[in-house]
Amino acid sequence: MFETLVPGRPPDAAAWLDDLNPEQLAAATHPGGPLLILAGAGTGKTTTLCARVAWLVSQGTAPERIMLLTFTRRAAREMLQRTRALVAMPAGHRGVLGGTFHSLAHRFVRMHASALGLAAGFAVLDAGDGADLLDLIREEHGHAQRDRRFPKKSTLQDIYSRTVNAQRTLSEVVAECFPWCEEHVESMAAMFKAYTARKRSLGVVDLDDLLLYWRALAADEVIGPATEDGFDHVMIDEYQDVNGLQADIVSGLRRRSDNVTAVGDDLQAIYGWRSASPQHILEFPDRFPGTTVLKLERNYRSTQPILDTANAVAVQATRSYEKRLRSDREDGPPPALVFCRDESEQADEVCARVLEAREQGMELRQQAVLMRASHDSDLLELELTRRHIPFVKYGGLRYLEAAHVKDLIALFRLLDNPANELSWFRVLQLLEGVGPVTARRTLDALVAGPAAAADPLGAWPQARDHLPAAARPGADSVVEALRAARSATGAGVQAEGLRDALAPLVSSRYPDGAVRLIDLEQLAAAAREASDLGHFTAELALDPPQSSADLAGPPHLDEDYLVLSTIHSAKGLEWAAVHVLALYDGNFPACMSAGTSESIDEERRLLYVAMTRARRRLYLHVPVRYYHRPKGNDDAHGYGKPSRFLTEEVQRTCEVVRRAEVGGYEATGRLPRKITVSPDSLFR
DNA sequence: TGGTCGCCAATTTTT
DNA sequence: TTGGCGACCA
Repeated sequence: MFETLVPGRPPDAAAWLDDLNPEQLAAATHPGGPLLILAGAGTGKTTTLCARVAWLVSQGTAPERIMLLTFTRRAAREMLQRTRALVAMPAGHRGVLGGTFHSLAHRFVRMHASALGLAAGFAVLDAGDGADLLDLIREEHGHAQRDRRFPKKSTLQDIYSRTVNAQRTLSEVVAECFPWCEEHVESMAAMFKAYTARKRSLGVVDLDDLLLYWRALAADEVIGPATEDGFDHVMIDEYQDVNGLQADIVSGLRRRSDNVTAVGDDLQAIYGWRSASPQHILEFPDRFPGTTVLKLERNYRSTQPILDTANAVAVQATRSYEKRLRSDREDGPPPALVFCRDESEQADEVCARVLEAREQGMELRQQAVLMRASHDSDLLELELTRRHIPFVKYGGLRYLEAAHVKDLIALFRLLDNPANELSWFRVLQLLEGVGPVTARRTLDALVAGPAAAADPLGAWPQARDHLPAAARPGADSVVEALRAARSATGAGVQAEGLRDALAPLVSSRYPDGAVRLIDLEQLAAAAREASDLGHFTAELALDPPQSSADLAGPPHLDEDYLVLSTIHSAKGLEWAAVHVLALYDGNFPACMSAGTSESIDEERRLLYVAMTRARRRLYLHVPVRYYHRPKGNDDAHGYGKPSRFLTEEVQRTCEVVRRAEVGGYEATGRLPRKITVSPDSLFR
C-alpha cells in the first residue's frame, strides 16, 4: 500500500482528482502556504477538503502530520470517514488527527495536564454543570434566588462564556450584549473570579477552559513549537464560525510554518451568539500574509430555482465576499410559499406534503423539517405521532440535560473524585426530605470534615448524621455502591453497580421513573464500551449524544424516518426536500435578535443556510396567525407578519401554493379566548 | 421558624 | 425542566 503513496507521485495519476472541477482541483492541489477556500453552500466543500488531504498524503505528507479541525463532531466524523475511503493508509501510520476544536483541545490539555497544574484524570464540566457551579457561587455571594433582578444562572453562564470566547472585557460584553445586566457588572466580575478559582481548586475545567488552555499551550515557549512541529498542515472547516479564541489557537499553531488551509462561507456564519465572528474569515488574509484565496461557486446540490431564492435572501446582507451560487443541476419547480392559517394548519400541511412525496417514492429520510427554535415543531410532533409518521429530532432538549441522566453522571464523577461537591450536591438532593440546605450541610461534613482529606467517603459516618432518618438507608446504599465500584474493574461493571444504586431513587423521585430507568440502562451500556469511566464522562461532555437512541448506536439505520432539526444542527447536511417552519416576524427573525443589525444579519444567514440544505424541493411555511402567550395575557393569539426576509424580491422567486383563508372572527380582529370544556361540574 | 414539597408558568440557537 | 410562590411538617 505504502508504495502507491510515496512522495513524488504525480497528482494527476490519482483517479479521485479527475472528479473535481477546475476550482476544486486548484484548491485540492495547492502546494503550500496559507490557503483560504471560500466555498458556497453545496459546492463540494467536504469533497475538496478530503481530496486535499488525499493529495497531501500522495505528496508524501504523513497522515498523522495533518490536523483537521471541524466545528461539529458530526462533520469531523464524516470528514475522517471520507478521507479514509480516499486515502489508503500507509502501513505503520496513524490516520489524520481530526476533531472539533474542543475535542482536540481536550487531547492536548490531557497530554500536558501537569504543566497546566491539572491532575491526570481531570473532569470536564459540560454547560449544565458549569451553570450549576455558578449558581452555587451566586448563593455564596449572597445573591439569593429571590433577588429577582440578578441574572439567573443560564444568563450568567452566557455572559461568562461570551466574554471568554470573545476575549473582551466583561463590561464591554455586558454593555453591548446584555445591557439590562449592567448594574451588576461588579458583582458578576467577583463571581466569575470565584468561579475560575473554584474550578481550579476542584481540579475541573469547563468547555471554555479547554480552548483557553490550548491557546496557552500553543503560546508556550517550549510546548508551542513542539506541538507546531508535529504538524505539517493545519486545516480548519467552517472557518466563518470560529471565535477570537479559536482564531488565536490557529495562529498559535502556525507561527513557524504557514501551511494552513481554511474553508468557509461567510454567508453561513450563524454562531455570533457564541462570540464567533465572520470578521475572522474576512481577516484571514491579513493574519496570514500571502494567502491564496480560491472560490467555489458551482453548486452541485440544489436546483437553480432554489438557489435563486437563496441568493435573493443573501443579497440583502451588508458585508460579505462577493459570490453567487450557480447550479449545476437540472431545473426544477420553484420553492413553495405556504401561507397557513395557524401553526396547527402548518402541521397538517407538512404532514400532507411529506406523505405525498413519499407516495411518489421519496423516502422519509430524504425529507427534513427545519426550524429556528426547537419548540417550533411542538404541534408538528404531536401530529406526526398521531398519524404514526416516524421521525427523529435533532437539537433542542438534549439527552444529557435530562435530570436523571445528570444524576447518574454525577455518580460516575464521584467515583473518579469523591470530593466533587457539585456531584454530591446533586445526588444528595435526590433523597427523601433533602433539599439544598441539608445537602449543603451534609456535603460540607463530607468534604471539609477532619477525615475528608484522605478520603471523603471515610467521613461518611459523621456526614450521614445531617440527613433526616428517612433518607439514610438510600444514602447508605449509594455510598456502599461507590465503595464497591472503586474496587471493581471495568467501566461497565462500575457503571452498572452505580446505576443499580441510583435506580430506586430515580423511580421514587420522578413520576415517570420507569421510562427514565431505560435511559440509565442505555447510559450504563454505553459505558461498557469505554476503557475508563472518567474518560467516558469527559467524552460525553464534549460529544453529547443528541438523543438516547443516538447513545444506543444506530439501530434505525435501515428504518425510514423524517428528520426534524433546528437549523443550527442541520449545518452541513442536505435533503431532497426541506420544509422550513414558522417564518413569521418575531419568530424568524426571533424578536430577541431584532435589536442590532448584526443579529438580524445573522438570522438572515440562518434562513440562507436552511434554504440551501434543499436539493429539489423547498417549502417555506408562514403561519398567518400564531399562538403565543405574552405574560399573563390570556388573549394569546396574534397576527403574524411574514418574515421580513421574505421580501417581494424573494417572493417573486417562489410559487404561492396556498393562501390562508382569512374570514370569520379573524377578519373582525376579535379573537376568541381560550375555550375550555370540562364536564367536571357533573361529578360532584 | 427553617426547610421541603407541590403546583403553577415559561423556555433561541450549541461545543 | 427550571424557578417562583404558598402550604405543610419537625
